[in-house]
Amino acid sequence: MADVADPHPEPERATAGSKTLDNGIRVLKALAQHPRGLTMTELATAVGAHRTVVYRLLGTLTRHGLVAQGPDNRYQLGLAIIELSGAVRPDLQTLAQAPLRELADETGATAFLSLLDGDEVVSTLVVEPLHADAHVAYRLGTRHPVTLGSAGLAILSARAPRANERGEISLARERGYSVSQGEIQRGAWGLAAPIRPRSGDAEASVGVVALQPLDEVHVARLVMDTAETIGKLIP
Amino acid sequence: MADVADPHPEPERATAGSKTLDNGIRVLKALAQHPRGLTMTELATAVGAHRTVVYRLLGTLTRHGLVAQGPDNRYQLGLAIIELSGAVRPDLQTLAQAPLRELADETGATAFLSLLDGDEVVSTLVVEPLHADAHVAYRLGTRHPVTLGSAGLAILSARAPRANERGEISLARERGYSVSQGEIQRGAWGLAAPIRPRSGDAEASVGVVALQPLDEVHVARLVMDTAETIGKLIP
DNA sequence: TTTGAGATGAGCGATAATCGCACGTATAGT
DNA sequence: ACTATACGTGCGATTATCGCTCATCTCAAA
Repeated sequence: MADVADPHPEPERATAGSKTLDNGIRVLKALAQHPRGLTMTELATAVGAHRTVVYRLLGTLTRHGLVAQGPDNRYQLGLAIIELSGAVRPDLQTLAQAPLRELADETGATAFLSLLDGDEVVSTLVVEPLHADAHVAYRLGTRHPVTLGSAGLAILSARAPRANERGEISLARERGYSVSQGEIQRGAWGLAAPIRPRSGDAEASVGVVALQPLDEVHVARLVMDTAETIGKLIP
Repeated sequence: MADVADPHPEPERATAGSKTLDNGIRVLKALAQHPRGLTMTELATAVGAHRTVVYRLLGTLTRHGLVAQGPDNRYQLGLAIIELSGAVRPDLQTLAQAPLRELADETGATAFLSLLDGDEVVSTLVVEPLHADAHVAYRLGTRHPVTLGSAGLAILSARAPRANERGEISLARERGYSVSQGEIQRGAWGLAAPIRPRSGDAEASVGVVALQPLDEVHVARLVMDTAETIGKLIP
């Protein structure tokens, strides 16, 4: 099994690091990559620890509900994860949901809210359009580099101009939205606009993805309106 | 430590437990209860560990993106949590979203999907109605005992009848839905129906919550239809 | 049914990771 | 400016963890 590409590269100074906790988290991340569940030995090889270690970790994780074993005795992520996720930026989750749904339905495309995390962009909220024949399956929590995809470009366009930035960023800064095609997913078309809260910088963006290019002018207007709506809701 | 001659094999086992991992998880859960963030010393007292211990744990958690510190240096849950939550029953998350949204809009009430976890019920998916003056703020990942609230009663009503079960359960089994009032939240009214997948038992339910009782016959029909729709989507 | 291969759960000693104290520094409040 | 509170980091003693081992269990094939 390929290892998880860790988005948070550890500095060479391994000063503050807890090995046991690290192992436990790697168990969780390994399970996250295999939604159908993993068996004990598969897990052990996946995280590179001996079975007995994983066994004890699973005991603690299970007791906290972060891991549960399905009917086939395979281990999978437990519902306590959802409990935790409900506490991640609850303001955004509640405030942005309704505008995103309207955006998704009006454009007929999958709408999403992306947040900056280090030098990567994470899709924090994804809403698929209700009545659409084929929509893009955009998984919650997807990560890409900021420099790729309309969502990241939109966030970068909200910053002060930099010398060697991509031309798309300058263009997005002028127009107020960014467009990308095939950068994240083959053949996918995306359009996004940065969210500007009343104070500070949210380092966030709203956007839509579709399987084929949409009416850029029309969609851009809707996306920017949604971004403005959400921005006004955020302090 | 003094228990030597144990006449009965102890019912509860403190078998496999990892203290460090346990501390780390308790940090996460403490942060989940304080969405506005916690400072280092607050965290230390919250989990009952010394600051230096929490410090090292936070290092590992931050490196994995599970914890991030806001602009005021307070620690809060990070976006990697959302990454993990996207892998918890992804099938349910994608399949049930659209039906729940229709249910929420048609009834004007908050719609939710609840899953059984041990002897508790967890709200796994919550959708608030788009155009509603006042809706119930139902937090994702909320837990209650199965025996309380319409969602839990609905799940119990899908099981085989038991001798001393609450009358509401028998009633729900006859009617196909359950109603409760004020059991979870003061003054809140809830109606739920069990989800019956094509095979096995999902141990799940769909429901709505409102601040005041709604038209029971009408809403019950909509909720049961939604439960059936979702049930057909699940293998 | 018997047999056997593979996976699982648990006991236990050596070792390495963790704990908790101490000290030096940064920040806020008066 | 000065005090008080909170923060970040070394370091030794101790403890929790690691990884070996063996007994038990599941399931498939003979």
